[in-house]
Amino acid sequence: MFLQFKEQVTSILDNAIKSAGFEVDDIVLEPSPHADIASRAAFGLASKAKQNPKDIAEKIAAAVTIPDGSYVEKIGTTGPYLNITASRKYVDETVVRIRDEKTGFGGGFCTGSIMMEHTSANPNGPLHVGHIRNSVIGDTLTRILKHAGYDVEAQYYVNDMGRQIAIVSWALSQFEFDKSKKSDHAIADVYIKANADLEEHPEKVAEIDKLMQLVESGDDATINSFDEAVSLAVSGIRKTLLRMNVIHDKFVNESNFIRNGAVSRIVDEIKATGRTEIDKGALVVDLSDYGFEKTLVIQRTDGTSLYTTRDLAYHEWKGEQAERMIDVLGADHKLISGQLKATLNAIGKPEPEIVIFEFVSLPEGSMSTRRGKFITSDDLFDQIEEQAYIEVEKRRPEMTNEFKKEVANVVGMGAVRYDIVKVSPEKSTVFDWKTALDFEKQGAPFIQYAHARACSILKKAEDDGIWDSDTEVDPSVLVEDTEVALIKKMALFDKVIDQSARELKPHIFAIYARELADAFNQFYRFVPVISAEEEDMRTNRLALVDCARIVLANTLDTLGIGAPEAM
RNA sequence: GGUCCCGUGGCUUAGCCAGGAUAUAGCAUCGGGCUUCUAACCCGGGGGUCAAGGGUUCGAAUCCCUUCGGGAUCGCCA
Repeated sequence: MFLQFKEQVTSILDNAIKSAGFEVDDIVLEPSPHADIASRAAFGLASKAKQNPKDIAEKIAAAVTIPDGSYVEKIGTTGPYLNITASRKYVDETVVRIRDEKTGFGGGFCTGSIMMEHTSANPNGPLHVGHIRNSVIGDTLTRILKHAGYDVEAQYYVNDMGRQIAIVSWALSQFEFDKSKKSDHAIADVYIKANADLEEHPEKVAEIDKLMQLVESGDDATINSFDEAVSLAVSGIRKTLLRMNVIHDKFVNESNFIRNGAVSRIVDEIKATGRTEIDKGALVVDLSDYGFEKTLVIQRTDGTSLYTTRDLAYHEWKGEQAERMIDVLGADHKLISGQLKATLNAIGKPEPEIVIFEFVSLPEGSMSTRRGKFITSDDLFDQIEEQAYIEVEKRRPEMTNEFKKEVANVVGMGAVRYDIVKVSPEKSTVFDWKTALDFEKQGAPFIQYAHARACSILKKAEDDGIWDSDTEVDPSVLVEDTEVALIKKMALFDKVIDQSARELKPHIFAIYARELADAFNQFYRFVPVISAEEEDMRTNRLALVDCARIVLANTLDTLGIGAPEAM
């Protein structure tokens, strides 16, 4: 809705600038606390026209012609700023469209296909609290892009043949696997033991090297033992992801690209560019013209491939299937992903767009699966749900145990996701239990509570026989400040989807979610709905509550957070 | 040592890419509000040299340089 408003503003201002005798440049529309949208076009025009920006703004405002039926009410000035106010029609139509379009409101304006890759943690243990930053960012982005209209396929790239997996496979033959534990946790146990053992007895490393050569040459027994190790870890990881409501359409195994010959084909393609040479027995690529001083190794001395080599083949394959590729990766992948892009570019293949997030560390240092220094996501989820249960117990002691458990689950998982997604990915963070388990006031529960309130009002109205969602309404009677503010906030939905999809920044959307809930809560406190004096007013306010319910549910769904009807 | 990211009230954080109107919120703190649709809420107060220094500009949290602090990374791990 806001996108259409913005388009109209652009066209009106373009015309006004022209008829005021200036040359149209960038009209620089920006949000403003003083208007529905503001332009500081006058600043830019001032230097060119050698006039005072304030005079320019006034001349432009005087030249404004607003067509009938516009979403624009008026364009005024405050000093050099052009302040644009939306019309009543804009407000009314927002209500009508939300009721018509429901979950489709504010979306579907983009087209194209995207391959999204996220999480892709090594199957050598459970997801820890750092990995899920990747999952939450990736899954939220997927949801945002889908809402914008893109056809998105989310993939988990499974490293089923790296050195770590060779160690896991070897570990399973050396140490006892605890079947009573969740499989990914039990895998981590033997993996940690194996690493300690290898450190103590370096001569055993040769056994790992041997396994890697066997798997790459296609030895069935070795491949099967790798598969077994990987599937134990992956099945546990999938349970964790499911619990967070993170959805992958496909799990793609790295080994596919060895077995179908794609890796050796791409190595040949790279060789054909004349960029490769043998350096100390390894095959390396020269990417100095892309700004990389050091060469990139794509084949070990023993002829086996590396992660990067397989990743090149994977990206070549993805690039054939979709118009865009997006990878969500940790900060440790900055350099390697740049080299990957350069290499793909050098052989004339499409490159992925990379979303980097900074690390989550522990107070005592960075996390490491190998050394057993990590906090598992499963532990975090268990504890937060326990904490959430206590909160529900406090507030709704009269409800059934089943209700409390359900709410604790939806509130707990929502809190985890929201806490992660609300922070811009370039901030590195330190995990600590105290803040992780603290239900921050304006976090997920705040947004979920707003939704539950809306549902509760509608339910009561339905029970009282005063509300039917098919009722025709006339939103023009909704004139209270908090009502208009709420409607205008809902109208921004498309703009926020558009911006976060364009910039690949899910935190922008998370912040909007909080503001939307805030606008609803203020309306709720200030304006009576069911107890409104006139019937007409009551009906229209109920319609507004219904709109808020729809947009809040939409917003929560886009964040991958449950929208409880009661809590 | 080179490269990249971050540094905003006691704590967490938006804004920075596309420089402009009193720097955004939350937590904590102080005060007010439930006989009225769920108070996981609402209203108000106090609290900021936007790490430091320099530069560009009519104008810098935002752009450039230097320094300091934290994180990441620098070929046969991923």
